[in-house]
Amino acid sequence: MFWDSPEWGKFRYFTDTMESSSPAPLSPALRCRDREGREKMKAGCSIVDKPEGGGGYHFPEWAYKTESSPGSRQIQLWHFILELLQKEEFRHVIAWQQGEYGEFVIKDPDEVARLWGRRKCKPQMNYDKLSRALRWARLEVLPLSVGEFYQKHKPQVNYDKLRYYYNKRILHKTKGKRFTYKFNFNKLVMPNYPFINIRPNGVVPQSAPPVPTASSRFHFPALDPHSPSEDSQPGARFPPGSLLQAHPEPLGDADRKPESAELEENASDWRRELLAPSHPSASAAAAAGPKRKPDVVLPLFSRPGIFPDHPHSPFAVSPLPGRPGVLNVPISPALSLTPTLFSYSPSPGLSPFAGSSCFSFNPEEMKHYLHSQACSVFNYHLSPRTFPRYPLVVPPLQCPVPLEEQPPFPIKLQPPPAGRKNRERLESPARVKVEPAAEKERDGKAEERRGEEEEEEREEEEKIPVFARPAAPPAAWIPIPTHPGSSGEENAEKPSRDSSGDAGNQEKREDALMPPKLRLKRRWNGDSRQEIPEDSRQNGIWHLPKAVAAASDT
DNA sequence: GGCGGAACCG
DNA sequence: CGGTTCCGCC
Repeated sequence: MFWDSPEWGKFRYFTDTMESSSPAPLSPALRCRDREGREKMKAGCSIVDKPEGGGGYHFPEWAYKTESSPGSRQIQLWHFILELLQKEEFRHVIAWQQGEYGEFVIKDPDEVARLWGRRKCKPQMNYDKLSRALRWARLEVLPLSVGEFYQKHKPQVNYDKLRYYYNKRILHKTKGKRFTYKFNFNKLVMPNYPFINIRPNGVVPQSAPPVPTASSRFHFPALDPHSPSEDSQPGARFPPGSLLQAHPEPLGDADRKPESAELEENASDWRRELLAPSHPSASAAAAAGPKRKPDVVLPLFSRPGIFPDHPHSPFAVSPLPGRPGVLNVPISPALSLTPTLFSYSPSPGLSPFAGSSCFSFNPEEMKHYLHSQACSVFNYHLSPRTFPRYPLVVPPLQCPVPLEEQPPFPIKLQPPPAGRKNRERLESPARVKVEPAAEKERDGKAEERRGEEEEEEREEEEKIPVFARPAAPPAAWIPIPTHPGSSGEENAEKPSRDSSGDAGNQEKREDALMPPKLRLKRRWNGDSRQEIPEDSRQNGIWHLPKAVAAASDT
């Protein structure tokens, strides 16, 4: 079976026996050479040991696309893990864990590592490295420390180091269980599995793949009472159709729940992208050099209410009403945009596709999907790039809490242990490890904090107001082309002259609303516009803790 | 086994 | 950017 690209949302069975008749040869760009110089499949590296076949499995194109694998043109590990999990033949190697939604067990670490190495053309791959990558995918450090790190140690710090301090939390390690991990689906609305049939109960087979069901119903499951990592709150269910109600109001005030300042910042950052007439990354990249390819500059946005039909979208016409100036994602008044309500737990037993050989989903499902998307972007500070292709409308938001009123986050500075390089050349410039002071109070092991229970605590802590009465008209997220060959610019609305002010202001706004990563990177790249926009800071669009700001003066 | 820092890579 | 490689530590 393979995804019927570029028709997004469609796939059809493609069994092993059909492989030989595969009409779609792999792109040369997706090949690599082994040590002997022979060309071999890269993206197409078969996860099945099948030297003769030449094709192996065909992976969906999205797996190698930037917009589906944010920031990468190659498949990401968690994508790969999911793929293995959805294939019956690997059940003996890796499988969903029964009883815990999203949890899976690597039954044969060496084999999984081998498969991964095969896929990535890394013959030296082993479980140690694989697990390192898995650990990578669950980094969990407070983003605020990034700001401090940068401010205080700008000279010594480069982006490569700072990136370690960003949130990911795609995966958890299940403590106490060997080779057991758990997808943090709370943080991850499966961008490439928008039609996952998520069931509240483990009715479906254990290792059923996360692919659409024949009926293609999109279920918002009841919260899993057994999963400690899931938020559980009464009424946090999605009554059928509740999400589909047209709601004239963008968001009901009464329904808003607190979010964290961290989220606020990130949400603002992303809204910046969403609101930007042209993609800020694009301008940043253009200014700082060709760091990003054009196709990386996603998504493209336009004015509210504009939903150019996308030829490759599963929807010939946007399923969203597209009302100008109004939130286009229908939100039930009974719903809030809290993580709680948008946390849904994936079933390890996602219904297998078992029906017709062709599948397409309907607008209603898409609405659910979009809803989740929008909320995930905001609640879990995911990059909108995580949710490609579909028009996404994000509720406008303002920062109700003045910066001065936000409690500075306690941060402790601590010299890092000497790294490999440092150890080699016994010269260690003052490097500093940033670590929340609160950490100190905790048990020595940092890992303790990463447990699921702690995760939940964090979730609680994060609930600081984030959604407020919209201060500005919402922007529409214009879908990006599904087709690799087509260009996003086609659908991009020409950046109309922004009415908000002159170019300087515009620049400041860009800077203010740019995601932290981009900001930092941009500055390290020598961007001249390094001044922190004071007005933006005042607006609380982005900020550093006061303590940090003070520390940076030293 | 599991972890995280650091450097490096494509 | 998403790993990969290496490593020391627990």
